[in-house]
Parts: sequence; C-alpha cells; structure tokens
Amino acid sequence: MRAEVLKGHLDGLLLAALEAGPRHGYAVRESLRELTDGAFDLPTGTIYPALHRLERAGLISGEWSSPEQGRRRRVYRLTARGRRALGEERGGWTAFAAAMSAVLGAEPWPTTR
Amino acid sequence: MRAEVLKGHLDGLLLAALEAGPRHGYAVRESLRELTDGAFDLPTGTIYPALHRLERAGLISGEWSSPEQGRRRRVYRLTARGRRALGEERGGWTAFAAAMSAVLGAEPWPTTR
DNA sequence: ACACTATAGGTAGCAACGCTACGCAACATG
DNA sequence: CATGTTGCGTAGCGTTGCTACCTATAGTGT
Repeated sequence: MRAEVLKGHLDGLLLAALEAGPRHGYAVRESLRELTDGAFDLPTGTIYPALHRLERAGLISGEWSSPEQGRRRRVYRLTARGRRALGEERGGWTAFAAAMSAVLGAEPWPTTR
Repeated sequence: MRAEVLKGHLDGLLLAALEAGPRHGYAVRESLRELTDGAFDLPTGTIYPALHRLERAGLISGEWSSPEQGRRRRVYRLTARGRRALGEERGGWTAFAAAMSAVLGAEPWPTTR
C-alpha cells in the first residue's frame, strides 16, 4: 500500500478507533492494525503527531494516566466536537468512495460481504 | 470534499479515464466530473502536472494533435505499462477501501447501488 | 547478571502531492 | 468586440504522513 493514499483519511481512522472508548496512542495503533488485518500498520511517527494535531483541534482530549506508576500513558477520548467530526468523516468517506468507484468501475465494493 | 483525500488516488483516476480511449487533458477532466456527478471537479493545475508525471513514468503517452489547426491539444493514451498500473491501482483501491471501511464501520458501502 | 523484545511516548526533517493563482492563446456567442 | 469556454501550462505553497532517530519501563530469556 503506497504511503500517500492515507493522506486526509487518517483523522477519521483515529477518531473511529477512539469511538469504542478511551485508549492510549499505542493501543489506537494496535486497534487499527487488528481491525484491518495488518493493512494499516502505522508507524508511531504517524500516530503520535496525528493525535497531537487532533487534540490541538479539540476533537480529542488526552490526559496522563497513573503518574505514580512507571509506565506513562496518555489516554485520549473523543470530545463532543470529535464525535461530530467523526460523523462528517464517515459521510465524506462514503462520498469519496462512491466517486472513486464510479470512475474505477469494475467491482468497486468487495463482493464478499 | 477536503483536498488531501485525493492524494495517491489521482493516478488511478486518470488512468481509468483514459481506459475508454485516448483523450486530451481537458476531456479527461470533464470525464471525471461527469462520471462522479461533479464530486471530482479538479482544477487544471491538478490535471496537467499529473498527466505530465504519468507520461514521464511511461504509463501514458501523449502527442500533439492537428498542429496545422489553431487549437493545440495533447492527446494521451494508455501504454501497456499504464494498463498494468491501472490494474494495480484497482487492486490497491479495493484493499484500501476494505481497510477503511473495516475501521469506520457503519454502512461502509453506499446501499443504493 | 545481561541481553533482548515489547510497550509507550516523543521529535526533526523530508518528500510527495494536489491546489492556488496566475499567464497565454484560439474559438464561439451575444 | 467583449465575454465565456476551451485548452495548455507553470511557480510556489501548505498539508500530511513517513523515515529515522531518541528516551524509558516492563517482561522474558539465558
């Protein structure tokens, strides 16, 4: 999978991974890898800056967990705005996928559902 | 539709538009707009550099048509390598779309086929 | 004891790509 | 004869994900 195809779609993926509940960055990464059977195996240099961007944008909020213990984890959860944004991402994806498939033709959707 | 979502997917679109037969750049642009009901209304500053890139890569070949007439048009056609590349683009799109939908869940494919 | 892997977070710099904003020209239409 | 459409082109920009690297703790193996 070429690298650039993900551009513009990552935010939706991260938001969706957090929809099921609060998670820290490393767990988000694992969720994506498992949900996609390894297709989205994103480097941490992709995950962490993206989470910071989403937090700055107010779509997720993070806080450090268990500071007394050694292992520091930053746990993120969707904000209300993030939940709205996720809805828009889903709509945008559907429109984009429909347009792509209209042009590419030929079995746009996986036939094995 | 945000701009970045197209990144990495444009080549496949252009190749697909040329699959039906040779076309000049402006016609490719119109094909994409019509096939997608206006969803992909790409600026010429996107189309032309991308076609040049594909030509340099040997996936399409272009030649000027009707030089004696005033209006100059550069007509592109798929090369053999371009046709192969289009097949790979289709496969890549299917894999990408499947992974995206696995994460986004919830009605990944348009229900109105 | 020591090495190694997995977990967990981070950043600087880069490359790629599509877009914006232009410019140029021929042809059609009113 | 002014405007709009067709048609091609490029320079420069902003965004984004990736590469490559760093730090640190916990667990596992030898």
